[in-house]
Amino acid sequence: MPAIKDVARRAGVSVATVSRVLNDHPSVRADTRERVLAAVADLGYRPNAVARSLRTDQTRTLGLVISDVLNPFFTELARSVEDAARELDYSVVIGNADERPDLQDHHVRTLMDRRIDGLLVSPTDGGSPMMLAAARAGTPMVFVDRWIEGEGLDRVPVIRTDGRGAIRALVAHLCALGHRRVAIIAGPAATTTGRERVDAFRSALREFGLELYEDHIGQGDFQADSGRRVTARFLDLPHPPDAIFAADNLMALGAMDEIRARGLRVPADVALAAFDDIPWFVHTDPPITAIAQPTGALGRAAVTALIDLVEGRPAESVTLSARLVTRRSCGEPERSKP
Amino acid sequence: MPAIKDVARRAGVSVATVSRVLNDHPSVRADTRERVLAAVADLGYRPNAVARSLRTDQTRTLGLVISDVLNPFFTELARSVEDAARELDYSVVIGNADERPDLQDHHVRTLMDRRIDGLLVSPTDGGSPMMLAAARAGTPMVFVDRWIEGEGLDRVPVIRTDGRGAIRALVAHLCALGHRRVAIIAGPAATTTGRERVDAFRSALREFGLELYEDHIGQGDFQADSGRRVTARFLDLPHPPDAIFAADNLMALGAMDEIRARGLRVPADVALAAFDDIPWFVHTDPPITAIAQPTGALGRAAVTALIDLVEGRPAESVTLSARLVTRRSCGEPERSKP
DNA sequence: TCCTTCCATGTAATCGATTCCAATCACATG
DNA sequence: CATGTGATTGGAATCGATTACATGGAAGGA
Repeated sequence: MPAIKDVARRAGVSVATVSRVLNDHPSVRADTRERVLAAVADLGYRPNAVARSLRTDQTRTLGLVISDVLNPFFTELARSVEDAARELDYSVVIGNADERPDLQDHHVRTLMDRRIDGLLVSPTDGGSPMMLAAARAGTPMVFVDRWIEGEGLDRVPVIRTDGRGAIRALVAHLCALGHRRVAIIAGPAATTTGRERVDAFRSALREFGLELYEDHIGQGDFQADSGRRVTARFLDLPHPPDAIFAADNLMALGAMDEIRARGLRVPADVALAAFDDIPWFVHTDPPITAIAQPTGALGRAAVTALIDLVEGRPAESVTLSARLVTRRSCGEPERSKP
Repeated sequence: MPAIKDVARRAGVSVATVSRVLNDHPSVRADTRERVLAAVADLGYRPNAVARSLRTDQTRTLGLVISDVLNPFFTELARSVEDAARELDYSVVIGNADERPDLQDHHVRTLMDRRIDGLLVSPTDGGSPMMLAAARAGTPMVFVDRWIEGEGLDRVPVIRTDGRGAIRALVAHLCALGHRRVAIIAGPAATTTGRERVDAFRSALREFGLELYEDHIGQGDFQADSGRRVTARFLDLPHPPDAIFAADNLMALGAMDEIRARGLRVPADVALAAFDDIPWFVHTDPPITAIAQPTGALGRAAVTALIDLVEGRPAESVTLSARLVTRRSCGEPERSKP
């Protein structure tokens, strides 16, 4: 693989001149530029990004640590982040934490070792040591979707979706359809989205004169298996719930598995709704009512904020809103239309 | 961020000694090692991977260029690749080509610029110039799932799934259920999996005395929209097919969208089957019969082969087999069980 | 014609590691 | 006591770029 000095030799100039041509420095004579460019083309030379990064102390790379790649919400987020970053000539390196704090720490460490310019995180747990260290050390950092609190973290912008409005709409929908004993499969209490969704659900229920009983709050971990387990516990209760709200789409999948395994029907026996909409929800049996996040906008806003930080501009937190997409998993749709 | 010389200064040794401690070189006195390690801990020092890579000419990073992150098959593949690589202390950088040759080229270029140690590709089109150049330049490279032919590419191992057996089983299944006018939504002809699935389907049909008519072969591009379009064309035919086989799961999703939009029913009006099984297929209406690939094994085998190449060992191609998972989208299941 | 100024280019330091080679020292051997 | 051996350690080159500073020559003004 040719290096800059090979190009220099072939073009009969010094490496400095080659470097200037490569970086569009103005003071290079036109014919010299031509000669260098010709040499570059002849050799198929490409600048070594590793060497360049060492010298300039920037990698034009962003790290994205997400909780679970298999969750379509995060895949979509990753995709929009990559698209937005590419527009601005940045690359993205994804680390999949698989909802495991140790893996999250591993990825943050690896990314920091690689000297990425900025870090986009959707934190899994309360306080990964590496992440705190990175934030304190002044690494440009932005939280997406979820965030954590802690000292040194108050200056980290949070790009997220507020689900309260949509959750309230969902509760209204459930009430209108006659559901009274509603339950929630919550995310880990260590995550903000985990807690927030339970809180919003509880407040909305109260507003409608309903209560969220302790044994109708199941602890999940945002993965399918936990949805199955929690649903099993709900259905074994002396008075099982007549509606279940899963705090993410994978737990909803698990819930469906369990409901189906018991020969029960959605929504006749138990209604089901999920946070995070995905294309497949249109085609499940029945189509699942879900709360949709503006994933593309979320990813774009996150990249904008992070790159602002990286390039020394101030960045602010952004909160977008989710919206309810009504389908048939909570009961027949309102008879508003014929 | 402290550098090796800061550690050296604090420990009262030279950078050479620090480097030796960091790389477990045997000839360092125990107490010196302790002092260095203490300094490392005090400063929270982490070696700069960029500098190390420049010097050693290896990044311990693998590139993975996939056709479409939003396709659950590839997400799962990416995940298993990352897991396998991490076991062996390698990182993975994913490039999403989105089924676009230009993006594929962009990612291969970026990864090569970053001097990754090896490249794992599931090629989108026939012959990306950067990819050919990389292969010819001797970059360790392995194809997963799909592959391309071309000079310089014959030494590149291919880790893939052979779908012929499973496709034959699918055709048998369709025949047994009385379907005669079967159609296929094919992948791009430029991809091997695109062509192979059509060929295997055609041969299997012939074996069962059926024919695959030209207008029952729809050109898709492995994305949902094309599934919709092709299905629309099928259903507009004077004699529409009574069974549709989608060459991947996203096109199956598109097909379902279109079928449902027309108020038709699966499988009563038209049967549906897909290549690539995903968790959601259990819960669609009806559950979709699909051909499942051993994704985890595929990813692991690919990483093993690539790292063998990277570390100078020979590597061989691997072919695994897919299997048919019968559900209800082609008709009622065989009455083998009560 | 001589000096100033500017343009184009080269020289060399630098980024943070790794590693070859040389130097030092303690100790053992003859 | 002189010399050889092996264990530790340091000095300095190196990887491939970028960039401050120096240099040489041409052009312009007095």
